[in-house]
Amino acid sequence: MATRRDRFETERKIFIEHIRSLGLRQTGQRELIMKTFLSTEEHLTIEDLHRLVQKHDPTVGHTTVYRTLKLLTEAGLAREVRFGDNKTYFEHHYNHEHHDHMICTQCGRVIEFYSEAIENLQEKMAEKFNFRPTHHSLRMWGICVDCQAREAEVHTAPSGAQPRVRVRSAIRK
Amino acid sequence: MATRRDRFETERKIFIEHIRSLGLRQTGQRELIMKTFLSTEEHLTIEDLHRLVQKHDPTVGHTTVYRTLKLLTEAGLAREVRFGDNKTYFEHHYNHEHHDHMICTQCGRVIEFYSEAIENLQEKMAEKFNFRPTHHSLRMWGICVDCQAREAEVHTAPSGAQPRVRVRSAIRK
DNA sequence: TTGATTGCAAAGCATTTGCATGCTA
DNA sequence: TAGCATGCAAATGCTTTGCAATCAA
Repeated sequence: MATRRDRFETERKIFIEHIRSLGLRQTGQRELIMKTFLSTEEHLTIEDLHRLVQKHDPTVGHTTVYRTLKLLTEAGLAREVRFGDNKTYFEHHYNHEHHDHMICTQCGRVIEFYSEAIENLQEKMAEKFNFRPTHHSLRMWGICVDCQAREAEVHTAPSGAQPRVRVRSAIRK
Repeated sequence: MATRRDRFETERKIFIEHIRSLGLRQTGQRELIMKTFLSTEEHLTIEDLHRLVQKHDPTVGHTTVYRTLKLLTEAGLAREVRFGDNKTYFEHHYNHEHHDHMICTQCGRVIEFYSEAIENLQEKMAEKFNFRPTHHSLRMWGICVDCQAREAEVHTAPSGAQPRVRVRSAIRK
């Protein structure tokens, strides 16, 4: 059974191999940024990751984070996602099955989902237009369960309503 | 039967009503920008629209185009779309049924499509997570028919291959 | 006349690039 | 030692804002 540690080592090897294959160099900054990225499960912006990285080494600049995230993406370990707030988020990509997103416009929570049936219909649709798809993106915006509950609470008890959940990642304006 | 002119008049009235309801004013610039936008069927960027508007009145600034497009969007006549090239495109929204997009990454052609079945499955998916969706966006990137043909031509007759179609709107880098 | 509108210039943001310095291999 | 990597500052590209002059109602 693959442990968290196994997966990390596998992804680390892929990253190093990617760097080597391009004739580039392993550096402390790249190692730190990769490690930090791989040890999260959130949807992170560059700014988020930069902040996390700086906790371990305040001298790392944002430029390097940008450049390293590009390498991680090329290596197939990261994937760019956009949720409509003009920020680029990054999520894990290696061995993560393809999925789509529901985004709560109230609290920013991101729900990942996958539907074989939708995928199939998309393929069919593409065929209909003789379109050869390479990738796609399906996003739904709306209100998540908890925010619906919160809304209801506000209506019945305006003063004491408290958020019930800690959201995975908020969309910041 | 509704003519093109009828539709224009209807949309014009909606725009004017929207402006009035906010206590704002009708101006020559707003009229011109609205007219120009309504008389296209393309996916336009602000820059595109600004260029078109300036053909009739070179003194109109881009700021006014931004502000007027915002009003048109609020009024329900325009809708923002993004195709992944970091530009905001605008398309007609009033009385245009909801649709999704296939984007050719070769020539930039945009194909609009609609699938009742996909919409239904999305609703079902949302229900499963108790998510209350307000809107969504489905985009597929890939190669369109004509670019597939062009590819084939290049392989068999490298020198004389010519684009066969005029694309609706190219994605500019 | 009042206050919204306009266009310019400048500011904001996220992201990228130029470059001198530092560091890996 | 060669030349890639880094971080800063500056540049970029799109969009928004401040402001004085202009114009609709």
